[in-house]
Amino acid sequence: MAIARTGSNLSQIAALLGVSSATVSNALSGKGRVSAELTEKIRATAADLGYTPSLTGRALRTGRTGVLGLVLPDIANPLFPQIAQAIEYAASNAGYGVLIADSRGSVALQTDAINRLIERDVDGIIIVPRLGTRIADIDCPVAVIDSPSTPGNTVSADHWQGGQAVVEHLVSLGHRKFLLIGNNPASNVQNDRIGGMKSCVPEDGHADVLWIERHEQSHGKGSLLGLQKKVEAGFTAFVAISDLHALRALTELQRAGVAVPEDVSVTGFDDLVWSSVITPGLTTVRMNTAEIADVAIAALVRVIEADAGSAIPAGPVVAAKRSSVPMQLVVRQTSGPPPKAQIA
Amino acid sequence: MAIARTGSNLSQIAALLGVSSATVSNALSGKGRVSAELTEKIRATAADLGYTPSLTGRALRTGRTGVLGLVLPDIANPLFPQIAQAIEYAASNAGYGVLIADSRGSVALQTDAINRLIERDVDGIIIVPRLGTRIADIDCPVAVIDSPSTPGNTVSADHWQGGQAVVEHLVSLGHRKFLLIGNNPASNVQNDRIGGMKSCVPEDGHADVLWIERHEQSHGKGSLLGLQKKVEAGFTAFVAISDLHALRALTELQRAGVAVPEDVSVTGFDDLVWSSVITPGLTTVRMNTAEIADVAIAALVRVIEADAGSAIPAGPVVAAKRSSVPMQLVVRQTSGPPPKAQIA
DNA sequence: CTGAAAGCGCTTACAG
DNA sequence: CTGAAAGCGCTTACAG
Repeated sequence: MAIARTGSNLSQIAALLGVSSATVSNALSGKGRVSAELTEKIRATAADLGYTPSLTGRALRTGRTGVLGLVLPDIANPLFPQIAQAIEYAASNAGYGVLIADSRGSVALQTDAINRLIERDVDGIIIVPRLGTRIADIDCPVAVIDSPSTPGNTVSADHWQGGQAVVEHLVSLGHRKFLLIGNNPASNVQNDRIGGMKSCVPEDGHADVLWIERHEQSHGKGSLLGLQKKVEAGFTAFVAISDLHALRALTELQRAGVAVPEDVSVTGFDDLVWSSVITPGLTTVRMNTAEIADVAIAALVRVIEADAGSAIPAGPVVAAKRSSVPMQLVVRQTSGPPPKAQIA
Repeated sequence: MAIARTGSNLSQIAALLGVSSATVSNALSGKGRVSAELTEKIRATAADLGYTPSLTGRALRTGRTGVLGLVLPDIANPLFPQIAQAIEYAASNAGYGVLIADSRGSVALQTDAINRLIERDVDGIIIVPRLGTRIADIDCPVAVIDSPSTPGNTVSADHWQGGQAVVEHLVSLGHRKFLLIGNNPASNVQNDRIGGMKSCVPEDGHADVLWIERHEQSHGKGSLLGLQKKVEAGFTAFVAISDLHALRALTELQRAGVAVPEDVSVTGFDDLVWSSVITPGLTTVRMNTAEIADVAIAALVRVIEADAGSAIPAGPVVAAKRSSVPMQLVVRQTSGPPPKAQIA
């Protein structure tokens, strides 16, 4: 009924060499309290035996598991896998495992998810919060990935600047009438993006916001956004706050016989996988997920390893200082609006 | 330097009530060796103190961590998040946590990922293997989610039957000339899907396979599949082995002025998020990820909990018997080919 | 029905 | 430079 691991443990190595397991531990951890030649010998036999330390044993002793929790609103939503991948990669490089928890739709489940992670003794938690969640007093270091306009400390992409980048580019192509497309006026991320977009609409330009209604979101076939009318009304730039909405707009316009990008431009956000594959490709904006993940993980690790020194257990700690990472424009549609539209 | 947990531990509860920690343990685990009234009292104070057991302590003692590893080829690929979500949900319901490992592109990294999980003492591993991987002797219970035509035991959707469902439906709409679109002739999943499709092409019908080349996959703008020519050649059904390829085909056709679904039909596979949002919606086929996850997790849990009885550590065990779960057709395009095409 | 003891594998003061 | 001992929190035979 021993731990079902391949290998040996410290005391086996110790017995084999006639030393104490403390010495083996010290030699392997390289804390320098063991002579060079003994260290060498110990390392060699450890390698021979294929020894890997029991992280469970270590965790019980040190109080740290080397595992972080990642709480996501909805893994199946195409926005989050990129973040999950980046977090997993950054955590893994920092020597941490990542336990996932999907909050699947409700704030209540999100709280459950966080509690389950804490019960599993994670050393820290990365949360991509659901709309409107305040991360209450969690007894564990936390890093929040959200929008810069969320109150409190967060790590995030600079969604405002991303919105600016898109509209600046469209303005430079000659566009003046913008239809901004979102679906959730309560979302900080969406508001940041739209705010940035609006801030770049020139004096002689105009922007409307189209908020897609909830019942239009879970639509069957035939639930259109009425974009053809918008084209007739002179809008030439359809600026979505996500690639998914952009895709919806693009197919609706194409289906209606509107030529993209000759007649109108369609832009998205996030550079999801299909953006580069469809015809025409989607001009979009990409967050630097690797850097966001690195910042979040680094902050978390700093707090965790600082705690190791102190006798006081970590209280509710928000690990990262506010930091926002620039987004990058990806241009795939280069034509401007047709002359007649420019006159109108 | 104690474990940084909110709460109390067994011996605190024991001390408070003047009983032994063994009794507390037995009372809480409900193994029935404690009188009803004492059990009640112990439970009450445990609840008062907000006691949650240390899973690390338990793991060290029992040799089981209550954590499963999930190895995915590429989380950012839109196929996998659905599976990840279903696995997390099923595992969570079974009382297990899920540690993720992304094998990010190479078989070597997949092996690393598996090893990292094993070093973290996971009780079992769910692998969605990279192409062509043989799951070698892993010293840990394993469930593989793949295609039914993969050798060895796997849990999977019945991709062949899914392919049949799509083509049967298209045949019933009147289609006879099918262009099947895939990108990887080495993939068991793709071959199953295409095999099923071909098996349903009627005597008077015809199917070609278009394998998208690798350099066409990572294309910039303007790399087209030449589908317009296929339309001219009389193909009316564009049957992709994934929604992503279907989307690519749909936008290329729309851009070329081909009316979908009036002139030709486009179908996909997997019912990814955009399938229901674009215009026209994509007819596709959905795997029952919940059931696949349940089967995989149940099989794994059975092996793990059986091992608990035996003194022999778990060898390489493939947990699940071969089982394949039917896929479900989702119809979003209902028109057949135009009469002229039916004549041709 | 209840308790005392051992031990999972590790690391860390402390003593030599 | 090296070792003996304690202890992280739990569960499980075993004894009473």
